[in-house]
Amino acid sequence: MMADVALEHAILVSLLEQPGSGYELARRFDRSIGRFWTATHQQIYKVLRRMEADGWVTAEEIGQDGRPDKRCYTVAEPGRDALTGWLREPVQPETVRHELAVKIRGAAFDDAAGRAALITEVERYRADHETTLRRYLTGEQRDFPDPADLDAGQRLQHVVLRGGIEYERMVLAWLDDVLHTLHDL
Amino acid sequence: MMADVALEHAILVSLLEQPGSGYELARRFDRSIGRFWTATHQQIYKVLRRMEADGWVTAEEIGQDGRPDKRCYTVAEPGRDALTGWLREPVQPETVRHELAVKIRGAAFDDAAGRAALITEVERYRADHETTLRRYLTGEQRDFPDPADLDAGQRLQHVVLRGGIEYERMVLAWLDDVLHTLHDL
DNA sequence: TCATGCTATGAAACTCGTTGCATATCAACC
DNA sequence: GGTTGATATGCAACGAGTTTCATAGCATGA
Repeated sequence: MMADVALEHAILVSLLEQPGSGYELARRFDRSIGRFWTATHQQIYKVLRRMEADGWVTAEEIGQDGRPDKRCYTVAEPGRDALTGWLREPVQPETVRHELAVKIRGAAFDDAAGRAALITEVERYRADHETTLRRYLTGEQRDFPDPADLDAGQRLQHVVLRGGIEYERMVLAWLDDVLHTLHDL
Repeated sequence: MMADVALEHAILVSLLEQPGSGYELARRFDRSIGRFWTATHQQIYKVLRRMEADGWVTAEEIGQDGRPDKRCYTVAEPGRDALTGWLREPVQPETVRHELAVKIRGAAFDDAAGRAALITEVERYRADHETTLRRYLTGEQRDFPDPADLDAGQRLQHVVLRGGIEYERMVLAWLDDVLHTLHDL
């Protein structure tokens, strides 16, 4: 029981790094946290309400000038305990869902026109990942200009970002391999 | 409409490569196909029944000696059409779920004992990925001993496998980076 | 004044996939 | 004869996450 529950813990980490509203969390999930955990705002609001009911977080209504009010969430002790308990559980094996790999193998059962369309699609996909890599590298220079001078939290954020960077580089190299293979077919 | 629907197409590709029963598919998803698309036997049986009802596949009851009967599935024309239609749709952006990355950033909010436990867990996780890499490399030597002498389908399978191999190598290098970072904290 | 767009939150319906359970055949072994 | 284990299929209940829709305040510009 307790299951893996997933999103709760990503939210706890994000709120510990910096308290904020559901809307702000949703934007973080579109940027930094979203590199390794995606979530929509609907899901975030739903989970935040449950976490508040469970006493994991506390909410504070904040009136703002020139904008709608917001509910700012902060992690409470039970939430912190839930997180440290989860941190000690074994990491679940990743459940991989790589759609492009399925399509590449599927291309064996399509005609020349289909394979040509796939090449175009792989090229577009590759451009997206190149953009992502550039965004990561820009973010790295902005957030970690002096890697020797970081506190523990920043070093951990940095090593996760380096993982994202190496992943993108690996994907780009593999997509070149894929394109060569498709062209030589 | 039509959504991404996911598993159907992975099953279609697998059945086109080789017709088989739900049980056989489940084992393939634990090995080859499962590298980039995971599925349990319950889900596979459920989807196969739906695909049969939709006319995407046809089933044949096969009595066997020394084993229970099985239902062998073959892709029908509508299924093939559904696949080629899907192949021409844009690849959806991956929805990343990297639990370990969340835990690493979460370690900033845990004590020394928690970080020590995380190091142990990362080492176990690393050993798993090393095993996976070795399995891929063994499979590559077995299935593609002569890369110059492959048909289109095999070349596509091979390039997907190379992606898996490079992914594992990248993960192992990153995990070493993670371990150094955690030790130096 | 109207449209657009960003900030901000949420409900309802649905789909996908997991977990736990149930069933059955047959081989091999003790 | 009874257990274990592989083969083989499936249901029911649940949980996580997506999609669609709805609401509302306020700013900016046409």
